[in-house]
Amino acid sequence: MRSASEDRTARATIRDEALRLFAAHGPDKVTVRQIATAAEVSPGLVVHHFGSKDGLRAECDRWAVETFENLLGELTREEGGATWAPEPTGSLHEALVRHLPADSPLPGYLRRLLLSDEEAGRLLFRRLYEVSRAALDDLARAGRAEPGPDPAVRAALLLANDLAVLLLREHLADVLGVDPLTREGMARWAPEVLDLYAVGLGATPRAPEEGA
Amino acid sequence: MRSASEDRTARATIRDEALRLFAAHGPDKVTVRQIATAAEVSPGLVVHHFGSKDGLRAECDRWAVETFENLLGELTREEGGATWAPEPTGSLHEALVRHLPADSPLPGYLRRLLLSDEEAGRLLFRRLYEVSRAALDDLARAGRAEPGPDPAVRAALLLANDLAVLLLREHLADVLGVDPLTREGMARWAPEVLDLYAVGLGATPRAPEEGA
DNA sequence: TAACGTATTGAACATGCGTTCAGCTTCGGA
DNA sequence: TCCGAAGCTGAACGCATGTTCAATACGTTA
Repeated sequence: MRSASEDRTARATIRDEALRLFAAHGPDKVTVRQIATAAEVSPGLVVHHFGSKDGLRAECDRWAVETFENLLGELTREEGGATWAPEPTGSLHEALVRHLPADSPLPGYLRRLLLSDEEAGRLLFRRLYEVSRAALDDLARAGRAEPGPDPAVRAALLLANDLAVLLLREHLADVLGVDPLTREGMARWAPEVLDLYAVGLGATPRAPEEGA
Repeated sequence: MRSASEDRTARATIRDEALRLFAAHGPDKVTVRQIATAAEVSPGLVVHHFGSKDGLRAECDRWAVETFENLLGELTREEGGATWAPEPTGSLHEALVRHLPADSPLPGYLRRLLLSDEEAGRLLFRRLYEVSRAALDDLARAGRAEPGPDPAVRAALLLANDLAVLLLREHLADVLGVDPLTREGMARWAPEVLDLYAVGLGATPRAPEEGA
């Protein structure tokens, strides 16, 4: 028996491949046999390790949420004592780009979770909303933003705007010619968000001096 | 044989029910038998009228895109000669709320189209992006907005922000307690967007005088 | 070494799916 | 009035899927 610390057991391989396939195509479109083939095992072994396809999906959900929470924790620690501000200092999608390898299945999996009608997706969104509200509060206390007359909606708006990049990633990459969830794409996306959040649409303070 | 103008043929009923079910649960989760039951016909009739389930889905796609294009045309006509400005004067989701009955399956269907990896979804997004770019150009010409150093990204950003409401509708309704795709929800959402686009996050010019 | 539990396989099974088809009904036009 | 096409049904078919299961290989433990 391979020890649990050595993370290349067949079980771990199955989960990783499932994660990748689920994120890319959605659990409904992916068959147990596809996962088994990708992990180079038999279909029977998949269900032996995870009870059922749904059990495997639940395990992937768990992994995704846990990994994401760890990332959130890292960010909070980076920022010092205060709660981490995802908006607009560091957006969520910026955090994903910076702390994850380029081929990580996590963004895609979180996207799928948010779009599914699973309970886990609802919980994830509520969690993100709480973070967004807390961040807006912090920003307001620091005098860097106004909470506005309706802080609940403002926090939701900021969150939705941020998540839009994650949800529309492929479409945006399509029309812009660059994937916004890469360093290169973020270099074009982030300044525009900063401008918008700083002064709205009316004026642009930063002169376009340096190209690329 | 009932005439084609009388739009309550079994064929039309099937398409309407399919539209509703597809929008709500996605075509993969909906079976031909469910559609047949909802339309009070036999499963055989569904495939008799549309060739196959996929043919029915394609017909729904066609209907949705066509209906949406008509709506876009209406809006352009409303605004006078110039191209319609979906941002920020009238957002897309605002247009949907105003011109569609509350129980219309169109918003949900468009959402599903945008999130599917069908070609129709990509075409729809490209179309929306073109509209967004044209609108930003118009706004810039009218001196009501700056195109910024990177107009392509700015237009994409505005579009993504707008679509976020459509994509996250249920989550937002969940945390805010009000569906943003209703008149009531829009009454809370729209002012916040206006503020953001007018002056950014820094200050709020409009005093919160009147309640409700 | 013997016993045992775990990892693993490949074939088989049950089910739900989209689809087919033969036959019945309905109804407009010759 | 009769015919033929279209609307429509219910049962059946074929297939892919998730799942089960008996059997085998292997490493650990007594």
